[in-house]
Amino acid sequence: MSSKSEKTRARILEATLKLLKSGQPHLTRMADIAKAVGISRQALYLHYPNRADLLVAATKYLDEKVNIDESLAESRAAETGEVRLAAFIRAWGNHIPVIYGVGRALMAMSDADDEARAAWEGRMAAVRHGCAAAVAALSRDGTLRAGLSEDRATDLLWTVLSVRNWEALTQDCGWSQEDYLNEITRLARAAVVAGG
Amino acid sequence: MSSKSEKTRARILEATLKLLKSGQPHLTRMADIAKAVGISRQALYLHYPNRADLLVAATKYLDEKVNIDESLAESRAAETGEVRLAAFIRAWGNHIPVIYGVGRALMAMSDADDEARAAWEGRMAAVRHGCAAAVAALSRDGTLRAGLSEDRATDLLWTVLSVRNWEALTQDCGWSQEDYLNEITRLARAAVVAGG
DNA sequence: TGCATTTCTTGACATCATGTCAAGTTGACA
DNA sequence: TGTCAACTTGACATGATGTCAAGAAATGCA
Repeated sequence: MSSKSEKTRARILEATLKLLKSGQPHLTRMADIAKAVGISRQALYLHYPNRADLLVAATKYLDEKVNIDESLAESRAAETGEVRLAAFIRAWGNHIPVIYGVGRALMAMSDADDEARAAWEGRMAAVRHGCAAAVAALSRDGTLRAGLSEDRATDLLWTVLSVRNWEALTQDCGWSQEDYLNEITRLARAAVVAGG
Repeated sequence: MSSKSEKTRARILEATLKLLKSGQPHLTRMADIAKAVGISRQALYLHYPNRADLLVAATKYLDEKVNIDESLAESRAAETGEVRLAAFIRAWGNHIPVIYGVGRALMAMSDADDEARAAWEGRMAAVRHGCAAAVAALSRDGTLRAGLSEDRATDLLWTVLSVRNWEALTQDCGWSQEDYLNEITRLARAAVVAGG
């Protein structure tokens, strides 16, 4: 049903992501997006009831496009906890720059908008899930750092792998993605792996 | 000159800090602050031209009140780099909850307001300075992690000690301040200290 | 005490982004 | 040719920031 509507929605989401990728989130207003798509501002509201919904939809759209699950397959297939951790960090770490634009916008909205916050927290909960799985694998192998509960280790790993830390190192400090991955892997290992 | 004005300014800053400490930053509107002080919203603008200026003034006021320099004295007096690092982390780590309210507000404004961003970045630059000093002390002692330049080490330490990481662990994960300090110290050492 | 200056109040108004509402247009398709 | 979905135009409400003008009240000084 409504194939024209579907096409327009895709155009809206593409334009939204494009704007978010190259620009300040607060400069991606509803009017800016509409202009980029080539429709009226009001037409946007025919497809998405508000900005938060639009951003959330853009996030989901991006997920489907880049297929984060596929990137995580290697991580899940790993035999040892340490390999799983390394693969997870690499997959997630390389996913961050892809979602950074829309993530930044959602984070900025989170203070004021419950829906936006829920959406972003949901995504972060998924990352936490990945962290927990890696930690569980380490624990199973007996390579989890001594004196660290699985919950604590998950908290720590999740914090180390946060988008904010990626932002600090690559955006604020100017590190390359490769440098980020190497150092953050090292740091994550030091945080949760026995003798890491 | 104008002692009444001075007193009102102090009342404004006290009220601002109080509101920011216990509440969402975006719920600390100019009208909210005015109400808390017991003056009209417009009177606020007689003292501070805009919200960013007010928040910056509140930050400076807080600095004077808690005297962060004093807390850092122990760090500066340390003989070895490792002791200096530990003292710095403890001093700064305990300062974070104090400035968190106003920091959150400034961070939230940073996306849209240049002045707010400059103010927050300035404060973060000061922290970076402290990180750099600790790293320099380590380097002098020969206890800086092998293969890490001082700049790189400073970047890494600064990132580990970010307000966002404190927020993640204590606010999102529910860690106690003591747990935060212990783990973050451990993590920071692992990041920049040789054999740490 | 009286006068001037500073401080504050009230109320109206401009701006900017989000979001709503209503009425009309366009284009595809049956 | 008529219907329906998608879109347009334009007006309007809301909520926050910030401005402006005119007047009241407190303060300080002579």
